[in-house]
Amino acid sequence: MTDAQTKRQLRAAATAEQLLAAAREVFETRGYAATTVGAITELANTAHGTFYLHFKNKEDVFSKVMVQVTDDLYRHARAPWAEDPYEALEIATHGYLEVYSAHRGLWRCLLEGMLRSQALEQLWLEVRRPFIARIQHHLERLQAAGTIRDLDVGLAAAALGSMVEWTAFCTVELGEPAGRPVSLDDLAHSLTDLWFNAVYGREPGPARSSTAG
Amino acid sequence: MTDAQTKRQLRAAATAEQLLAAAREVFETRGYAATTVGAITELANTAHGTFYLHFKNKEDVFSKVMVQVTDDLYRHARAPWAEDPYEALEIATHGYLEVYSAHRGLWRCLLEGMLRSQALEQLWLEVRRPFIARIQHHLERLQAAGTIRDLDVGLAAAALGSMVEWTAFCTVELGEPAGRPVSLDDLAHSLTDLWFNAVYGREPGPARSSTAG
Amino acid sequence: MTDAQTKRQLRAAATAEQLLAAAREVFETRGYAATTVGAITELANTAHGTFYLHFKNKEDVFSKVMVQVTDDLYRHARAPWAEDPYEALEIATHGYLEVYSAHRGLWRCLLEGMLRSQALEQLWLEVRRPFIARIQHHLERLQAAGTIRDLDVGLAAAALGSMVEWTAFCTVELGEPAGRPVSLDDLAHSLTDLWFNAVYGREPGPARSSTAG
Amino acid sequence: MTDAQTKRQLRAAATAEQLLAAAREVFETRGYAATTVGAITELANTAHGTFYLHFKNKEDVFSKVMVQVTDDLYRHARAPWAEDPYEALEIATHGYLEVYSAHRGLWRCLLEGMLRSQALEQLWLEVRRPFIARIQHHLERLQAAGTIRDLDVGLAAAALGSMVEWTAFCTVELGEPAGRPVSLDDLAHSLTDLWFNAVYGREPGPARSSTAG
DNA sequence: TATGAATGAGTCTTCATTCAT
DNA sequence: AATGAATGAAGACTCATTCAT
Repeated sequence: MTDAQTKRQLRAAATAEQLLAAAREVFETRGYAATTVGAITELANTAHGTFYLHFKNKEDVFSKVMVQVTDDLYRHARAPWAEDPYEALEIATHGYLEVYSAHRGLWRCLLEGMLRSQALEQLWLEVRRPFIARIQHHLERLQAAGTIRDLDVGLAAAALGSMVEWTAFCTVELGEPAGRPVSLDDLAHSLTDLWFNAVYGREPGPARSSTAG
Repeated sequence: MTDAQTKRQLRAAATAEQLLAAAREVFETRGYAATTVGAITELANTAHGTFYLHFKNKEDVFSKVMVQVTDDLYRHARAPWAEDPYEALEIATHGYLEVYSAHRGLWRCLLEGMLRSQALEQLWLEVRRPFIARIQHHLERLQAAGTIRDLDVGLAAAALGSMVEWTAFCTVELGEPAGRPVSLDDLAHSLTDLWFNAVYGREPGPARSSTAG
Repeated sequence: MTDAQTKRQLRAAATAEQLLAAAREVFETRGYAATTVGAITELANTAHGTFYLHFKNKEDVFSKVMVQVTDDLYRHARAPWAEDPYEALEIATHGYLEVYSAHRGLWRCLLEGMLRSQALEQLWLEVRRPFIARIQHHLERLQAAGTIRDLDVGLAAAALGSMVEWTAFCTVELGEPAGRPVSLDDLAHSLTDLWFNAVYGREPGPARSSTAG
Repeated sequence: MTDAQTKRQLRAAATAEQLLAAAREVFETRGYAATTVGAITELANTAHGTFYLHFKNKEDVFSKVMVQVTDDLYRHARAPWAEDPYEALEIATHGYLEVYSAHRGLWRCLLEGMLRSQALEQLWLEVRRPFIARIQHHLERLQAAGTIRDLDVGLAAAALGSMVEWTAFCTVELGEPAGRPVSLDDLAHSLTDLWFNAVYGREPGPARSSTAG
């Protein structure tokens, strides 16, 4: 009986997995609004009603897909231990861009979904915050070590994270800059370069002077 | 007769304006998907059918609202002529953030709409491109003058524009960083600081070396 | 003043004529249901409201177009005085088919309109009846003269009229018989031939016998 | 499980049938344009959405009704094997008229629908063609046997078919000839008589001569 | 657990018609 | 007589969700 139960549970879990994978594909292809439960169950080869056995509704599957993929993203954006901090940063950025690129189609869907639902927005922010926090911690450590100039690490982390995030979106999902194919390598390089200089700046301390312009 | 025509045309234009304003408000409040033509006409105090006299459909009004507001945005993000380039940049950034803040609610809607419609996405990109192009031209001039180090101005412009854009979005629309009220001044200052250093870098010429970290 | 009135009336009549012609063209091209008052006024180069100054509604213009064109049809379907009754019949049939062909597109519209409105149906029947009646009178005369066999002239007239009418419709409007271009001459010839034999029959009196098969 | 599926499928089929029957009735009563999906589902006692579970749209049900009823029509218009060809023809004509009469109201709707939709027109023609073809084959056989005179069998078949078809329509649907109740028997008799004489003609071979009139 | 038929609320869009100018 | 902006009724269609089997 336990055996039977286990078997059942396994089969149920498999069905759920199937639905989740199907949902991901449909979301990726059609976007949030255009995705229907019918399309998901069709692709998953299950009955329409089966969906509601495993997920509360569209928002629910979506959130599960979202967590899956953002976890993937932020795991790959982790900077390795490297002698050269520049190199470490570039690797992390590259990793981020690669995952971004791999899930092309899903990010716009993620954005779309998050914009439509308070709950999804909160969920997304909760997944995103550790990513920003990690940057902030890193900056704080550098600052404590005196290697970088004085700056508002909270805002800097938000800004730098946003830079990478939105540049990735515009490049991968929108094809910007238009009329110019951009390699991930080049992009990672440019982003790292800007980030690095932004943080390390011209000199520790207020970087600007009227003679700089 | 010309007089009558003019009068009528004026009244018609007023109705269109009324509808446009109502649309803007509804979009701002409810978002793209949740906005119905009925809600717009109700707020505008017109018959349902009147809407279709002035706009082709929801996408059409939306695009008009979008152009209106993005024009506003990019006009205010224009850097003034100033002795100090840093100061000029900060003023431009501040202007951008102010307009962004003034239209709170509309940007998420803009994004949502753009993600749902190929046409709106194109429109948005077309409005955005000059903004990025302006940054690029600016960087090219600085580069030609030898005041900034060597960098891929196309990618740099895209990245810096994205940084401001997405930071603004996360701050104004999502309330990030959470639990910390951020003033527009602080944000403008931080963004300008990062931007400035990112571009001018540590020193003209190859900015990074492993000893820099 | 009388002069001014007359001028006005003339201009008004011209506008009405313009609208009527436009209506005919739009009906011909789009069919009844797909024809909108807007399309008519646009083609007539008048304001939308002007239409209702001259016609009560769509049904009203339609009935006027209908009368115009059916009058034309039945006028051309009149058999001339000819020595040879066969020849006279063929000329009439040919005339009918020619007008039918000339107004291609309008007949299907006529039918469509008539099927949608009791009033239009009645109108159409009233225009059609004299046509059938003419056939009947003709048959009665022939029968009185003893040149044709005994038959129910009322039903025969209805049937023969229907034959020509519906064959014309299927040929001109539906392109039947498919895959075979039919000349009006051939069609007129065949119809006349059938009609003629149907009426004159094998012999005056009951035409059938089991030995005929 | 197979049993359950079968049961469910049966019930579903019953629902579809119910909707189809309701559609037929509504079409018959109101005509094509005036028929709404709401009216159909109301009569069928189903939810509005259920309709779209079984039919793509109004055109779709309509085509199904059309096929049903025209099949019925042309099946009953089949001439039986009879010694006397005249008798066989009369039986077939009578069968046709009876079915026509039984579905009074539907033919005008059929016509209306067919005139509004290219697809329905094609469908109707495809159902009608075999009917005309059958007549043509019959004439060809008679011609080969030398029992009837020389005539263009293609056009003759089209014309004779049209005669019966349109006479039936005008009688059953329009009440023509007006002011005279016509029995199906009389009508069948007259049509058969005309048809028979039209085909067999005055004499095998060129039937007409100027002296015949 | 799985099925899939049934539900019905929710919107867009068209157009005939009116009426103030 | 002419204009054309405004009206508002009417209907098709989609799809998330339920529930009996």
